[in-house]
Amino acid sequence: MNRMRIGDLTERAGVTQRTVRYYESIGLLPSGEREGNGHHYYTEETVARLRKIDQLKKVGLSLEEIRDVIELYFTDTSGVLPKRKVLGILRQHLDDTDQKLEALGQFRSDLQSHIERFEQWLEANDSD
Amino acid sequence: MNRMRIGDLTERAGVTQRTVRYYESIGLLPSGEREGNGHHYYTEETVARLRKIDQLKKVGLSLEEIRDVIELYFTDTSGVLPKRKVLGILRQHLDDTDQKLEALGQFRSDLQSHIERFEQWLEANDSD
DNA sequence: ATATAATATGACGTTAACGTCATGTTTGCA
DNA sequence: TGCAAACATGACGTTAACGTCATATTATAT
Repeated sequence: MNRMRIGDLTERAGVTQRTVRYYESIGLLPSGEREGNGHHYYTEETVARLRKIDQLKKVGLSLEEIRDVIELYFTDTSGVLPKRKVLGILRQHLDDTDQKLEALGQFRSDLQSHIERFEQWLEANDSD
Repeated sequence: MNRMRIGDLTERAGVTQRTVRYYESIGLLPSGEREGNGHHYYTEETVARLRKIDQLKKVGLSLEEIRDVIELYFTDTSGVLPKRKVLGILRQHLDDTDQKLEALGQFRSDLQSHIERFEQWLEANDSD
């Protein structure tokens, strides 16, 4: 299905219409083509874009940060982008990501040991 | 320095007074003991607690989620806590954490390949 | 040709996590 | 003792990322 309206788009992408319009309003999503009437039309790529945005949100990026990198996934970057600047941004993101990964790893191991402690306690005391 | 007022506390923990009072107001931080005057007094543990909260925020937890687990770091959990319930919460957090770790890992490798692509482009075209 | 459903646009509301005054009391130092 | 610096409390403001009407126009099924 290529060339859909906002109803199908949101259903397939798992977001609300409000979200789509909000993303368009902040320039995160290109606002779909409009026919003579006022309606917007979207494509498969829009669906993919919304899904990618969702993934990046789960990674902890803000919509503004996502705007920094989203184009990399959907445009032919061999084109016009100011390479050095983008490269700088990417390296910054890589740094941030490594920080987060470390913190998350630490948290995970903390969780693990807490869990084990509780499990052992419960094992030792079968009296609930 | 054990037994300080909010000024020293915030300086050592790297947060604002507003933050401390906000955390107290939502029950994330035990509000320091008060003398006859109205002033609150804090200890080294409060500093540690604030730092731990900051770490957990970086991991992407909300203050509410942090409230779920913060006690594990600072109280003798051999005590009164409803073990099975806490264990459930912890396991949920562990699951969430693993999800995040995977997403972050994916993002990191995406970043890597994008970066490499840009680097190679810049290498090939020394004409900026 | 209508009634119902889908879409567009605008405006106001909401939650989290604080920021920023304003005002009044307490403390610490000359 | 006087006075600036520190603290307490209350209230209103702010940003991100949408939610929730309200209203008007367009599309679609009968």
